[in-house]
Amino acid sequence: MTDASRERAAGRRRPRQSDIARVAGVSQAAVSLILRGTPSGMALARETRQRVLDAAEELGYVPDPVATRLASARNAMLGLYTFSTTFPTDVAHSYYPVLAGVEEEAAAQGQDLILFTGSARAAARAQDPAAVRRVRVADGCLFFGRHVPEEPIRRLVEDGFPFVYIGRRDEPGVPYVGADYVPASAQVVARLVAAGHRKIRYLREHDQAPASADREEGVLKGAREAGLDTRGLVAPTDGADADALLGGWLAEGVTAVVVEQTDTGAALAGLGAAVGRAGLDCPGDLSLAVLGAATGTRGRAPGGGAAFSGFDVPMREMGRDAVRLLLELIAGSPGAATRRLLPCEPVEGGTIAAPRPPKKHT
Amino acid sequence: MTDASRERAAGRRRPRQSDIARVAGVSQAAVSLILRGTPSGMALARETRQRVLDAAEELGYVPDPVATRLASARNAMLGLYTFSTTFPTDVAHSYYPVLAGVEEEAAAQGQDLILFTGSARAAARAQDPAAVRRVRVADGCLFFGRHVPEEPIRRLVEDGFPFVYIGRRDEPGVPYVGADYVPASAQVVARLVAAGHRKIRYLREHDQAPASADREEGVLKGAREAGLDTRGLVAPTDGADADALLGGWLAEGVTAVVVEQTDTGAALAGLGAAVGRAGLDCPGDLSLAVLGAATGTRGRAPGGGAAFSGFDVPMREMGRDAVRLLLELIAGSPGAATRRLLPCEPVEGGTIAAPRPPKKHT
DNA sequence: CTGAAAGCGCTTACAG
DNA sequence: CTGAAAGCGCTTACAG
Repeated sequence: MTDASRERAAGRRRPRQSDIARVAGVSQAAVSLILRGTPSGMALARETRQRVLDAAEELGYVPDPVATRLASARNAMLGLYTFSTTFPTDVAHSYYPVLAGVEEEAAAQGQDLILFTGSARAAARAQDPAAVRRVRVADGCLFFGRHVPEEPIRRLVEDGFPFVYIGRRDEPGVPYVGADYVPASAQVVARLVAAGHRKIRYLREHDQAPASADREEGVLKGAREAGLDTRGLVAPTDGADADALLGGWLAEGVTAVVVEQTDTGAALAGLGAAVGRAGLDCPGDLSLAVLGAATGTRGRAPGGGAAFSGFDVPMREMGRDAVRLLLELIAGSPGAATRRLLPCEPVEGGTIAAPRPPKKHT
Repeated sequence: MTDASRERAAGRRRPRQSDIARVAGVSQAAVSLILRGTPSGMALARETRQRVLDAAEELGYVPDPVATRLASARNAMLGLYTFSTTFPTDVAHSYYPVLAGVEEEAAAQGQDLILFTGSARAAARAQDPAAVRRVRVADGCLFFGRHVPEEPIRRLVEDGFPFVYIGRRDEPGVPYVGADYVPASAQVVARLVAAGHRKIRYLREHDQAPASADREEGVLKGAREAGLDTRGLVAPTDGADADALLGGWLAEGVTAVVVEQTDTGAALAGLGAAVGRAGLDCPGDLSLAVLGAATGTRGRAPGGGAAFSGFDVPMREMGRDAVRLLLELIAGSPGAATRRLLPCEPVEGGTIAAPRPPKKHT
């Protein structure tokens, strides 16, 4: 029976550096040096090195990340904290592609991920600062969600803890990777105008968030650039008043509606249902465009098979890029800008057509 | 200027317990006791307590979670290690519901999650034992995936590290939460027989895994119980030879096909395409049943809107239950069995109908 | 080239 | 009822 196997058989305690040291007959500090592959560790006697490496292997040594972190402040773990519901039953939710992108890039960079759970609940109860505080076990953290408690974050900034938002933020100095909604939204309006629409409405949720503000700004920009009247263009909804809104618009001669897609999906769902109940054909009777469905999880137009026209939010790529930026921040060397906006891919879809000619001409 | 505010102004260093101790004129250990609200802390002199609490408040003290965890030897983190591709682009993949269930229960139990990334890749390269070993940073770990390297796992067992498989395992003594495929599969056959089918085929992938073995066992059991001939019943496929298989079956008078759904989905995809190319109506010309789509991510029959008949795998519930079991293991008190099989919910679907009567009767 | 020591910030027995 | 000490597992100067 070797020393090492005796160690292992002795108990369920995890092997630590001092165990390796005893087995290999060196000091614990030497073990640390050798295992970490530091210059001074590399310089140790070849034979000693090998003895330590062998002992570590035999004991099944794995460094304790908590101890490592306390002593050195690095553990190759990135946090992911979300203020939305983390795993909604609805698979089409935008969280999945983000998580996929984050996981993909983290894996590529040799980082593990700590998923901070119950974030949505924690945010609900008075923005409990302790909830956000625990992200500090990781080297850095990614934040995601439309609504973010400000105070705990401010604290993180103060302490110089590295973090990145997924999604644009207004707070100055806060690093983020977001989607470039303004030009993408303006371009959607331009497409409708190009198809012949002049009477357009933009349906958004009451809910305030940078993503919503940017989309609205883009829609207004597009409308102004096309010389459209922007009065009454923007209509906030909670989704429940869609029938009334739609009825009013049809009476006014509105031929196209642009809707924002959020994580609740309330506006789009409400409008879709209203269009269905009104017995309207889309895009025959009404053109529809959606601002920001997640790639690969696009919805379908009411009553039909057509995918919505509009643009995609590059969720997956945002996740990937956020990981890259976070690692730069952790390393202390942000290469490019620390506030980035990624372009949104236009989606052709099948819900935009030329407006029906006025009845008198028929 | 108070002592505390001087401290705060001094630098950006986070205040720690010793700072509070100095300001309040007590020992650092006393600060710990009082701040944690332990019984002995509560017993301290009222006035002393208040001084400490005030100092902590004024300094803006926030406990360092890393140090806390090092000192208390528990980190309230559960690992999740998967041997499948973690986040396939195909959202319908079975990983998502599992992760959702795990996250849900972990949050409910106040545990965070460590996602070990790049697992699929690590498994590919010679079952690198170091890859699996790093799960020990967590208090315990969940494993998921059809194919699992045995050696690293054996090591975990030896060391008494708490872990749970999501999915049934053959290795004795290994705790798992799986799906009860045998009775569910037998019942699918029974339903086909009840609908009038006598000539049935079971299409499975070549790939070996407990889940596949169990489904086949169930299908054979169901067939025997119905008095069907089991010769030629089971047909392994890689998905590419589906046309030939299907053609042969039709010539033989087969009226129903049962397919297994795996994480690759090769068998089902192959058959679906073949049915489409043959111009068959489902279930008019051929009844179809699928063994094990994940809840909420059911596929659709070829060329139609009907959901597949068969059963659902309770992925989400498996994830939840695995977390519960793991926590019991960590606490050292497994309440119920450590090897559990959860029932699969039958799915009515729309791809089973009575077989078409033989032509001569038409 | 190698080993002994101090320290990261906290918790937890254990003496007074 | 209170305080001084040891220790969690590691890293990092700093002496030999």
